[in-house]
Amino acid sequence: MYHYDYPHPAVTADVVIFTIRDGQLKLLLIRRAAKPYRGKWALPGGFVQIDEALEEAARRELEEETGVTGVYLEQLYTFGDPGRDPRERVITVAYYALIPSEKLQLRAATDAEAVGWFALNDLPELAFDHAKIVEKAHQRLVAKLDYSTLAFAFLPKRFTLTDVQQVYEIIRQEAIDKRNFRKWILALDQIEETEEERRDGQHRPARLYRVKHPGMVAIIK
Amino acid sequence: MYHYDYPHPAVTADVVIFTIRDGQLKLLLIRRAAKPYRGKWALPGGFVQIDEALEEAARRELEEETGVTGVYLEQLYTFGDPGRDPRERVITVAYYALIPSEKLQLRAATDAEAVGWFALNDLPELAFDHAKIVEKAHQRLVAKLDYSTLAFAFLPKRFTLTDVQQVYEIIRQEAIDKRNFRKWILALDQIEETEEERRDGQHRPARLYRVKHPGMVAIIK
DNA sequence: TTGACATGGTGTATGTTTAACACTATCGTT
DNA sequence: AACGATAGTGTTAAACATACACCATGTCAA
Repeated sequence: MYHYDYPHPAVTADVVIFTIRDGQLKLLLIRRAAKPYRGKWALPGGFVQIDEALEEAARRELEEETGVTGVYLEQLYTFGDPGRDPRERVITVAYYALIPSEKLQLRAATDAEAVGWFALNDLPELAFDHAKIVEKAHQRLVAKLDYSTLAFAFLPKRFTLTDVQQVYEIIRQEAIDKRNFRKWILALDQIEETEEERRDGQHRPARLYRVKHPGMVAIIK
Repeated sequence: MYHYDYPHPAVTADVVIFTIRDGQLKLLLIRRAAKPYRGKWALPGGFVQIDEALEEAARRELEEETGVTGVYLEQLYTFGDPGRDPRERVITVAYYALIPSEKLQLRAATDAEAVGWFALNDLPELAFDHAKIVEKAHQRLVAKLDYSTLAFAFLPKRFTLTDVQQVYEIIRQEAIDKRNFRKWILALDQIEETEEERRDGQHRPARLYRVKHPGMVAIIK
């Protein structure tokens, strides 16, 4: 039992986990087994431990649900309206993470919870104010695509220029001219050719590229 | 006395209050009268009440220290490293506010605390991790100047084009070409001429402008 | 009254960036 | 050897950004 002279809110870390799969931007949701909003889908998240940094808590949740480590994770926004959780005052520090599709192999859910990837334009009804959180994460992602090298966080170590272009097209939801895109992405000076190429299907093999500074997200022009 | 089954952190809202004064970007600090970091300067802030929204808490702190209402206020980031406050685990949701210099008339400090405006490049040593918070707020302000109409939040209802230019120059810390600036700022289509002009000093009077959508911060190109 | 001072206000020319657009290359398969 | 499929490449025009200098209009003092 812990006691305080004045009331304290609970603080949780929730994570919007994005990946690109089947040509769509998707995010991870968990079906709630417990009391409020039982049966509804919600963002992965949990209480911040009393001696745990906020980002640490977010990474812990991320790893518990996906098994992945070392991916891009950024604080998004803090949601704390009174009444957003019917049990007690809960303030949630929301994060968003970007996972390259290669790393995906959903860990077997611990508590027999249902876990699933949902396309952004086909989300189920969400628990709490999680729809608001998802919307904000999506806005941030789209905005940051324009002025940073965030997109590379969705790609494996080696990738083709077409792979990169598809990431941009899927997130922006619009077609991009191939020649202009290649000129632009190479001019950023953030990726470089490798000696390898990828051959698949009955067509000319594609040159593979790698990012020059893996793990870094640079701010561009 | 309030009881919980597991430990809860305290949550505060701190505000970085910016204004432009004497040709400098300045922010408001309070000299701590109480125990940890006594005598050091700190950001205005305080505990989020249990039934109070986060932004509400930030506005309350802002008004308590400056007396101003209705100014630009935006959530900045949440800082929650364990140990950032020696007393207990304190998570702070930081906001930043922009105040037009006209509105300034520092309210007489309630607890005989010392309150003061400091230029960003001449800050005293700060309590807690407030230097980190200030740095992040400054970065956000500089960045947002480029892609939003934030700058108008520093200006009074009526202002000259030179006034606007000075806001940009002071925040960016660089001179801007007058003709190019005027073409650019007018092309944004966010301000309009009034019939009034301002006469001061022995020179041609300047035309006064107003923002078309007061209180709105637009995202630009 | 006129000249000096101080800030307000304006346009053009050049370089840079972005946008539109279509064909050849290379591989695998039949 | 021809076909299907994706890889890869350059030029032109339009829009935008940058550099740059002088006249306008008020006040004040001689």
